[in-house]
Amino acid sequence: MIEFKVYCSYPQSFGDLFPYLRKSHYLISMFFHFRNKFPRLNVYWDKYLEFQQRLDVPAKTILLDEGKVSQNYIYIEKGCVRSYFNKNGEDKTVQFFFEEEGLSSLDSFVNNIPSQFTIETIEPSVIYLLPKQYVAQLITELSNEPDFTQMILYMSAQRQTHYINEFVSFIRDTPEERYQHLLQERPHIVQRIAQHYIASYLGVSTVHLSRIKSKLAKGKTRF
Amino acid sequence: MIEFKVYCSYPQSFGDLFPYLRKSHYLISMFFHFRNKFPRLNVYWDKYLEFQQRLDVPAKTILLDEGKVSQNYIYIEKGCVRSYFNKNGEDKTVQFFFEEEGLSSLDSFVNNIPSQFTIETIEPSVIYLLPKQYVAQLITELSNEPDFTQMILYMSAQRQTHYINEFVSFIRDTPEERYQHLLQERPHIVQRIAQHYIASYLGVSTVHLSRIKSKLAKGKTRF
DNA sequence: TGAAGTTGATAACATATGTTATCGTCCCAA
DNA sequence: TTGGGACGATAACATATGTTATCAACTTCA
Repeated sequence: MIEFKVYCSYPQSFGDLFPYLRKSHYLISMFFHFRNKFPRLNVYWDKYLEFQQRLDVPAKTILLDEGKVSQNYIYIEKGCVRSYFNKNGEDKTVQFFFEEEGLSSLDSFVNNIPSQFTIETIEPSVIYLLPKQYVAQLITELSNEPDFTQMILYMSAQRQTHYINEFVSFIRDTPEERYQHLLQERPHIVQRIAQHYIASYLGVSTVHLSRIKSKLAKGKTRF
Repeated sequence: MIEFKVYCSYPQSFGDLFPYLRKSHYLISMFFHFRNKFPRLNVYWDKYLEFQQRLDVPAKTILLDEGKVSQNYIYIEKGCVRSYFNKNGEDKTVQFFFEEEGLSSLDSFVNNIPSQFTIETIEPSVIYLLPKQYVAQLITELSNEPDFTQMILYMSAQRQTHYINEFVSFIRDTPEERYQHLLQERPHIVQRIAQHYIASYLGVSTVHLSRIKSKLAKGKTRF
């Protein structure tokens, strides 16, 4: 994919670039995210289990509020979570997360800035929260892992590809096409998630998603 | 920002993850992109100058065709370039690049797969191309640079933030708002680039961009 | 220098999508 | 058990945006 120009000032030396915590958080958030992709790293997970807060919460529980600074990495043991932001009083869903997935509001978590997104459960869920300070410890241990750099690169590349594809899909595809892709590629989302959340994720009103479904249903009916 | 689940199979061992070239290309593409942010690295650039092909080309010269595999890293000495893809016969501009910026169709360059994008000049330009094999050499030398990992992390985080912001902007903002942001934050683009390319970048027709401009002009007029 | 192409504005109309309102179904908690 | 709320379908209308066509100003270049 295409590379983007970065419109930011840049530091004069590398040494100042990554205060310890910043580096740590960025890495660890990737680590947790990919935990299930790299089973060999599960020993680290188990070791830090005791520092995690276990939450057993109902649907619509807010785990991070838009505007607040993210203090925990979030891991989903059971249930389902979405991230969204508010635009003119309306929810815009950015993504869904399910069992065995980790997430954070990355920019907020890494850079200690207010989160652009709210994170909330959309099913009764079991959640683990790992506070930043332990994340920092964990990353220190991880740096001793062989192939650490390669792991990071792999994660970065994967992430970037995912973002780019979401971005391009919004530019390229109509809402109807986006819904069909969702049906084909991630049917578990359509099956499991309430339709108004799907509509919000696709970027259309609930009414319009209803129209799309109705149109597709007609197209399929053959006599 | 939010982290995305990666829907891909995963390798059993790290050792197999990064064939030499893949790793190299990913890194080097970031390196060139950030060259101007890290002047200290310019010695590497100068050293590899001799392996680069210099092109002095007119506007509308295609540097990489959608569907072809990217073979070169592209650096712009003078002029202006855009990346786009074709949807139902229509151009969708993804990004603009200017003097002293480097780019590639990253996914294609790194993974040796067909490019999703076409890259073409939109002004008469002076371009340098660095073939993959030299990119591989360069990255080897770069690995000896102190703070190499931190540099990579910094680049990754910056890139990801940029992609996310572009993505969110499409979800959140109307075309009119997107145009106003462009005017405020990157006015050089609006000044320099023909309006139909801007319209394509904003995701609207040329006619509608004209309407937007006309509406904003009326709003500004005060007697 | 003149003809052809490029760019941008605007009008008229077509289509896509949003908004509001209504209704039926289902589910859960008092 | 039942009543309110959440969810989804649909209709009617409003708005945003696309499409096509036309015209004028401006390049480009033979």
